[in-house]
Amino acid sequence: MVSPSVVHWFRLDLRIHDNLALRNAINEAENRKHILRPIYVIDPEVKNRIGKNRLRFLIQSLQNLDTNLRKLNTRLYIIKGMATVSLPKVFENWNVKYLSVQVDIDPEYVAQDEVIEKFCEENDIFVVKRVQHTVYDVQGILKKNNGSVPLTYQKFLSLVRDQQVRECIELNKKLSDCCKPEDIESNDYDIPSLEELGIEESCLIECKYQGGETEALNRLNMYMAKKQWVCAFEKPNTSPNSLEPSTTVLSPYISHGCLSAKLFYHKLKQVECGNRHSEPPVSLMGQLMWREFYYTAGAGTKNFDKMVGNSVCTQIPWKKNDAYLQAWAEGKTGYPFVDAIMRQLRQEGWIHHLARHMVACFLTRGDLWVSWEDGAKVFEDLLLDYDWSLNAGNWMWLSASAFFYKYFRVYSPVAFGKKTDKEGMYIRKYVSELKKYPTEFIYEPWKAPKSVQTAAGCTIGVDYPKRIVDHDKIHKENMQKMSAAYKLNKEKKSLKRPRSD
DNA sequence: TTCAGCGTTGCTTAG
DNA sequence: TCTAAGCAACGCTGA
Repeated sequence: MVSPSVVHWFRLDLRIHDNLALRNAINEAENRKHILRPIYVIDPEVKNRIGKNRLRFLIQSLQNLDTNLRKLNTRLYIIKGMATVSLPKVFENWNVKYLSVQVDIDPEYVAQDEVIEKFCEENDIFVVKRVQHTVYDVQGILKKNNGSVPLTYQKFLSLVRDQQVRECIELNKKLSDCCKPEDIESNDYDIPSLEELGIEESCLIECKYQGGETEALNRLNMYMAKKQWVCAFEKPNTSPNSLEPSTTVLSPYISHGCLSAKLFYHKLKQVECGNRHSEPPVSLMGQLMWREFYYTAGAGTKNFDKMVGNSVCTQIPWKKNDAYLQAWAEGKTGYPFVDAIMRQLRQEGWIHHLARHMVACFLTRGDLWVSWEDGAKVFEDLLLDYDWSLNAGNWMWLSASAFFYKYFRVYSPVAFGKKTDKEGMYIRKYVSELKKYPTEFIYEPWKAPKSVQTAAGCTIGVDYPKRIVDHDKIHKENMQKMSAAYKLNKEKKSLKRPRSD
């Protein structure tokens, strides 16, 4: 008979620190003298679902997690295959008695949970699920709001104002040898390389953001040491087109769970304490609260990542246009600022929040009239910090489908970038075809006379695309379409509402 | 039921 | 270099 095991299933909690579910598993293994097996499930076809950069970040995070687990006298076991297929077999082989896991609201995990929990119930495996990916228990917040979703940020803040946030959990005690399995050195459970997953590392550009908990904590501590900077932080005053990020880039670490949102919260509280500091929504704490806001909305709304069947989302008749979508996704719209942003995203996996505003507005209500769902899929592929709730929530915001309604405020692909980068240095970096263009034409190269284009070595329509739409004209037409969609939406709503007369 | 007040981050022009 | 007004006028919250 195989010795009984305790499993902690890592998903979006790729860390040792402040991991309540992991601590539960360790305690359980120690108390019962069972074998502890921390696992991560990876589908060999994963490269078809997530982009190369994010996959590299994930593999680095797993490697770091394994290193940190070994310091605790255990390791990470990689299970290959679909979780719903491979886990039942593995649990039988290992004689698993106890499973701990973090609660994740991404539908992908919710669907897996249903299958795995049913299997566990039928096989007398005790399952412990812990809410630890957010600062607050979003279900509790929804309950406090009478089961409905808070539709404004201010409303959300009022709901969490008096909520206590539990302290972080420290985990540094080494595991007893009796919890170690015999096959701890087996290569059968090693982390696959990028090559094994079908990605040639040589086709990726130099890694700008190294994945993993160790890097996450270093980055957090580096920024928290800059107390004045933290206290003065105001998001709208940071630049979307600086050559190096003007914000912390902690997001990929939080989305993968390399960094605990609660740890970030407590560190921020420490830095703010006793000092004059900026406030939400613009402060750093405010940024963390935006994440909580979208998680609450995502948890409380059916079909949150879709337009149809989504109660918070205004129905807008977007048009399918693969040519526009592709030009946008590849950074070939002919608008240098938009293209620079999309190329930075593709190369580096991260762009500034306001840059996301610019390109999301451009794809949807601003210029191309393509559905936010299509844009969200491209972001899912390319962003290191992809997060189900935040991605859908922000796309709805920018397309004025939910949370934000002033559709007549449209970002200009020419004017917006100039505010923080007059010379167009950011464009020169990411749209290198235009790097020799005179500043006068860097945001509007189609206006450059032929002689200037020739002198700069880049002819518009040959070396760099002609702009695919005329922003000045089309954004006004789109505003009319938005107005019509809102009007229709309002009529439908008033029909649904029961009338007293 | 109604309505004033308000909302992280628009652009352009005039002064 | 900064501020304010005009553009045309949204929905949510709470009294």
